[in-house]
Amino acid sequence: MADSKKKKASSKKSVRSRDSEATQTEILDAAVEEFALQGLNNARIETIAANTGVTKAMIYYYFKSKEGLYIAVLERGFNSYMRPLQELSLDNLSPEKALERYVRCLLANLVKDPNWPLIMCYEALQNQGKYYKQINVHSIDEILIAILKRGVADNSFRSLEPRMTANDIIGICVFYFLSREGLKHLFPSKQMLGKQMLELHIQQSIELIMAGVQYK
Amino acid sequence: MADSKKKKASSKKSVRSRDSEATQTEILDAAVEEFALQGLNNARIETIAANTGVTKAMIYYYFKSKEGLYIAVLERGFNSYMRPLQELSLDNLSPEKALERYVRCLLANLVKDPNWPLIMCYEALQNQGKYYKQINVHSIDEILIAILKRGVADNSFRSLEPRMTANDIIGICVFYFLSREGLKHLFPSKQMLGKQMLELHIQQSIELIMAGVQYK
DNA sequence: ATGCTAATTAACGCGAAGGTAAGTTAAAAG
DNA sequence: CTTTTAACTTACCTTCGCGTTAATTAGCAT
Repeated sequence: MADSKKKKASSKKSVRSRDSEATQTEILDAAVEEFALQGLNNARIETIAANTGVTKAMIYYYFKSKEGLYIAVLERGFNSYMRPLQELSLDNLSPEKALERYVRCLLANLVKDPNWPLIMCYEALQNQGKYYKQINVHSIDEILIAILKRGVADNSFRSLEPRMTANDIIGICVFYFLSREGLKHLFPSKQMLGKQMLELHIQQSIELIMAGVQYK
Repeated sequence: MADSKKKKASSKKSVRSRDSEATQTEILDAAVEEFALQGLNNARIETIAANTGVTKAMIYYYFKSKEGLYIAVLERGFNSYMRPLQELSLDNLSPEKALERYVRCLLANLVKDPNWPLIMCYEALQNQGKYYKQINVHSIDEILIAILKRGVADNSFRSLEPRMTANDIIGICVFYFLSREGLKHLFPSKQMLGKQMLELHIQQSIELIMAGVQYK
């Protein structure tokens, strides 16, 4: 159904206009924005089209349907989001070090793509994660849970429930991006996605999390 | 515009059907559900109507427009949500005690009305909080920030940034409800809004937060 | 240059959802 | 028992937004 990218390995040159690959990427980029702000149902493909300079029919030409486009967005996002986390080698680190590296990597991903958590949030709420399930294996937090379990087992961490705490930790990292509009009034004249605020968020999150999992 | 509840102090008896007050409440209740799941734009007033046994036109009769209904929902929700927090008297408690009581109260509110954070989240993301601003003063977290400031000042808490940490703390409490669909696969055969899971969430949140703000 | 096919557009059909208007019923007051 | 008015219903209008179809343009191979 969504098989429109397996052709064309020929034209290496930048052809400008009439470039299938570039057009698709452009559409995907605009779609991420729109889906992140609006969610699947409320996203308007005409808005996406308008934000690309490409006509609406092109989107259907390449992605078949709104659903198809959405799934393509999920697939691309998921890959760029999960890969760095999966590629961390944390097994020979202490639980503290492993946790900190994991969280830093998670935060780096969020900073790189602040729209992803919004999409995930909508996906869970409005679609009960059905598209998410469609595209792939399982969740972001297995690795994190494993770290927490190890830390509890060897007494590096206080006695906590690993699954719930993993969710809480992700919540700390993610909630900033969900509440970024509301945060403005607490930090007037700051840019929520600007470097300064993002670094404050990272630093404060790490401190809260690292203190939170350990004994007092 | 939305002034249809200041009349009728006469009929104390239950009149069943043809009861303006009851109908409005019924509509509001269904609206909360729908807005929480779908957000303002994607909410369907026909769905709300269907979930009440009341016709669509009644909603317009009482609330004038979809927007009017939405604002009514925000107003009612905000009151039942903020009041308990504002009525806490925390000034003569230690920062630790004050923080714990605040968080417990916040969590109790969330448990009582798990839809509220979803509505707030949509409101911030999709409407940039414009309706929220319309109805009222300011945010939930002023009190919390004050507690944190006090704790830092008297060295009960580690050196943390109060505003950001306040947001993180709220994030811990709230994120559970935002991710409740996704959490199911971590806790199969549990009811995310059931007593057992909610208590686990409360307990784990408190532990994480209290440990998180203090020195190791 | 001349087809051939991929990329792109313009125009429209159609259903769904917001909103309205005009009529109907029930309850309360005299 | 009649009048009045609030509560409620039915039927409709309109717009918006998804998806389609048929026609057009541009590159590419021979």
